[in-house]
Amino acid sequence: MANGVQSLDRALRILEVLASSDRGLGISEVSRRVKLPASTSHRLLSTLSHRGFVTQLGDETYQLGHKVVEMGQTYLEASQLCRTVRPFLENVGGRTGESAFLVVADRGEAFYVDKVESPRMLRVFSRIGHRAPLYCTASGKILLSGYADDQLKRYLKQTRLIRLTRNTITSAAALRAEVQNIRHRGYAYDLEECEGGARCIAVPLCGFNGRVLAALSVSGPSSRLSRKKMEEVAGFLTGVGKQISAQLGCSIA
Amino acid sequence: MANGVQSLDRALRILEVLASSDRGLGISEVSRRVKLPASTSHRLLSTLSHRGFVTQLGDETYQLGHKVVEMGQTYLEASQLCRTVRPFLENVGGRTGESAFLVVADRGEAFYVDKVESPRMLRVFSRIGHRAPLYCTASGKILLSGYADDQLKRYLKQTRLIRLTRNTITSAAALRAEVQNIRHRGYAYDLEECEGGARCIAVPLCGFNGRVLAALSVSGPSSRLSRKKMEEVAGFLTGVGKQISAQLGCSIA
DNA sequence: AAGGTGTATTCCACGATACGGAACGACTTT
DNA sequence: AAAGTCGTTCCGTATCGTGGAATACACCTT
Repeated sequence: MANGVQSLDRALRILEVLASSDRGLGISEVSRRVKLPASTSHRLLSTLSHRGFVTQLGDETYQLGHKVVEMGQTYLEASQLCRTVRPFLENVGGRTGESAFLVVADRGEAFYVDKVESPRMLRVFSRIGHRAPLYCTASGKILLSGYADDQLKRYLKQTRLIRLTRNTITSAAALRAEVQNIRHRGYAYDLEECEGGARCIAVPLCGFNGRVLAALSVSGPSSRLSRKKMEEVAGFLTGVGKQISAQLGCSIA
Repeated sequence: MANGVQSLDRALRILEVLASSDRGLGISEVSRRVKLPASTSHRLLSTLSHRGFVTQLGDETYQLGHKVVEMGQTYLEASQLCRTVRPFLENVGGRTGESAFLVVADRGEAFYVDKVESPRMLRVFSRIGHRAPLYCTASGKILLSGYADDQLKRYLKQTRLIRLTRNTITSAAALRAEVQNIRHRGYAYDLEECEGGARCIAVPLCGFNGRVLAALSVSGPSSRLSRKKMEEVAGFLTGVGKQISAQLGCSIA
């Protein structure tokens, strides 16, 4: 069996289906989506609900249970990276007045692990747990710059560089050049490459031996982030990034 | 089988074990804790990691995967309650300058669903996904006040009222009286009943037909929350609670 | 270098266990 | 009243998960 234990794999698919729907689903709806007989779904769902991963609302619908929230949050709390970065994140948010994010690479995407939101009315919003492409975000490009050459090559081969705004980098050659550039500059910009009107600055966070573990980024509207302001933030972030890296056991740089 | 599908139940137990440890665990350690042969744990773990619920670090240890964070966050975002309450929560946090929480009852405990943290250095901190007893928190007592009489009776029978501070209510009779009191007063206090130095005010959020769905609370240090200040906050919160309840479809009150 | 431990992982024959069609009861809809 | 939902329960079958044994690797100690 390719995916290991059948019943477990099916149950996880059910969880994903429940997560993908913004309301609760009935058994038959779940069964339809995961392509299983109702009796099988029912059996799996009742096991899931015994353990609190799923809750059964009165009106015959199943929803994700509180357990998944609990586990997700525990995971974040437990994460060494998150614990270390949190106070810096708050500092960066406070000093810049913009939203700040902690981002890691997961399965070829940028994954938002933690955030501090700007207090301003107009602010960049991103959920924790949100995913975004690597090639068009400042954090993503930082993470790409930590890829080894063959890793980057593989990434470029299996990723379509879709145009999201008129500034999105859509050619592999240009992206390769950008990554080169970022590598010796030490920080990355996103100049409305992902979403119109939003700019972003990111720096790498490195662990021992200098491997890139994550990216720290600041995002805000172009109206507040002029080129000059971005340079300022880049300088500030670079310093913070080095401090964090040192705390994470990085002796280089 | 009491707990339904065996393999799934075992896998969920493995997830819980991984969540309960703040570092990654090796296969043999996992096997020891869930009392399963290593080969079985291995099979389940590899299925879990195929679906991203578990990640395998290089050095032979398994950790919860990003999927659980993603799902947990999706759950919160999707939740109707959370979406409705969020803006009010920010408002309450801003107006009072203290931490504000959205809390629901889950399995006889208070479950923290969302929060806004105080900007002050000294502030009440609680994680999203955190659990606390019902009997000694303002939110918890609000949630108890929404229990039907037989539900409350059952709760009192199966819960030990452990003394956490010198103000903790530890007799069933006193708690029953407190709940009665809260029911017609419409808000609850926690006067250092749970943690020394911390006070709290909570109001109920009701859905259609007036059933208590959740509690909205404000927590801060006793030094800033004088009795007079608490009364003020209680008045303010009561109004906000009614607004939210109306939005949640509550026509009563 | 040999012998010990501790890991993680793969294999396989056995039989427990999960499977899914069918049947049920309680609903709406036609 | 009939035909469609829906969720849930039952049960005989064979599939699928099981766990011990074997393997492989890394690390100690002797």
